Amino acid sequence: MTAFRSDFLQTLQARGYIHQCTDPEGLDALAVAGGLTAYIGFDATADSLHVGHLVQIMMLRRLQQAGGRPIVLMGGGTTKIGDPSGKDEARQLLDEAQIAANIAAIRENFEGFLDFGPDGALQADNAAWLDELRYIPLLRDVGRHFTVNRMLTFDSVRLRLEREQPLTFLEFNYMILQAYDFLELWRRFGCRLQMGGSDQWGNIVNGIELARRVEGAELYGVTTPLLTTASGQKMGKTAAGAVWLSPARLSHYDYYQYWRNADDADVARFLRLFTDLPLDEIARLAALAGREINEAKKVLAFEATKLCRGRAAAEEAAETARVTFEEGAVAEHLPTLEVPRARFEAGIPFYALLAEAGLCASNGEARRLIKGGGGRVNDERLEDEAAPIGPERLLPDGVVKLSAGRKKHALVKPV
RNA sequence: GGAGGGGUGCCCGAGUGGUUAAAGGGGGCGGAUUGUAAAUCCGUUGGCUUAGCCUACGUUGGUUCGAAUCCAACCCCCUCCA
Repeated sequence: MTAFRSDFLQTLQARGYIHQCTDPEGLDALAVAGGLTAYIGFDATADSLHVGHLVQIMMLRRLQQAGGRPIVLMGGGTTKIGDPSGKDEARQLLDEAQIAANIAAIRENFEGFLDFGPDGALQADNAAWLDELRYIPLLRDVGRHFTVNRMLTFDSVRLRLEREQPLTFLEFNYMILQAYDFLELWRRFGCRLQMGGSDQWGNIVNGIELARRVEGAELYGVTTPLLTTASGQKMGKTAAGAVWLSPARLSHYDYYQYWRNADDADVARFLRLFTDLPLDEIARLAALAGREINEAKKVLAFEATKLCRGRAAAEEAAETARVTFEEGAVAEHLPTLEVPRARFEAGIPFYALLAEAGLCASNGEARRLIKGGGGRVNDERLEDEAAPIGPERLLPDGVVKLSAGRKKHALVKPV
């Protein structure tokens, strides 16, 4: 492996961000010279990014820390096409209003990670140039540089064709537009580097080629490895769904708990990728064995939450987890279900309350949970599934604590 | 266009007229153990107003007391031939 000279690439390599890199020596030289501008594109398919996007976001952060300028490219234009990479079917297309709302919401996700101040990170939206492209000029200027023969060899297209899944002409154009993005960002901002997940390699290389042919520009690409957890799950996905960065989608506490519950085997790697802690500190934490490694997990959870949600949120989540798990007490910031007082006073069946509080997906699941001995009220096992929960269960601080198993807790509060 | 095979629960996959909400595995959830980890063992795993009812085996219709299972048409997928 190449020994990099630039802080930026050294850091990326040492912390495990690099999967593939075009012309590492050339890029390293460029990074040493300073003022490197790089971009990563994000689809606007939802109103929040999730932990699966975090490696990319962290790379932009590393770039900024190393003195470079990150560009967050929102795919306001490309989202109207839909990236076929890694998919067997075209995505449902979103309308413009939806996309605009998503972009505005996603912007919030970056606040903790990047500084958008003067001379700081930039945000761009490829709709700015893609929307107004004219077909014939585009074909003549850009289309002539793409042979269909070659386009057919890219994984995003090839895999779909091999499986004889339909690939629409609309989707087939995606790679051209993404390549055009890179060219346009080079023209507008002098952007020299595109980063992305390993599935973006083909799209990135296309952009580099296009810029070389059209402008004679020397551009670079870096991809990250596909991250999975030690248990083989895709990073950022749990059975319950995506781990969202947006607090509107996932509470601070749940975000913290996602990291807190990391596999032992993942802790060191996650600390390197998702926190700013220095490597020697991480090495120290990673050396903790047995139950000691819980300390490292707390640090991971705290640091990761701090970046995404802010210090206050991280402290609150850490305290909530500490009181809940280490003291076994009632922590005030647990997710709370508010119930109208009149209804509460009449008593609500235990199973129904578990479901309403979001601890179980349905009444049936709640009943099974209780039958299996996993339902608790105020930390005491309650095996009567229909037991009415009412005022007599209230704790001194005016709430009832419900638990589903040992890890899921919620409060019920009459209002 | 012709010949054959197939579409089953979150996923894979058995099931060819009734005791099938559907074997088995994976995954999920819970319990035991533990360190809020992993591994292991046990239980559980469609919904609901739960001794009952509703929905479910590609779609629609039919045969039958009764169908995931039989018939017809349609849609989609796979293999071979043209």
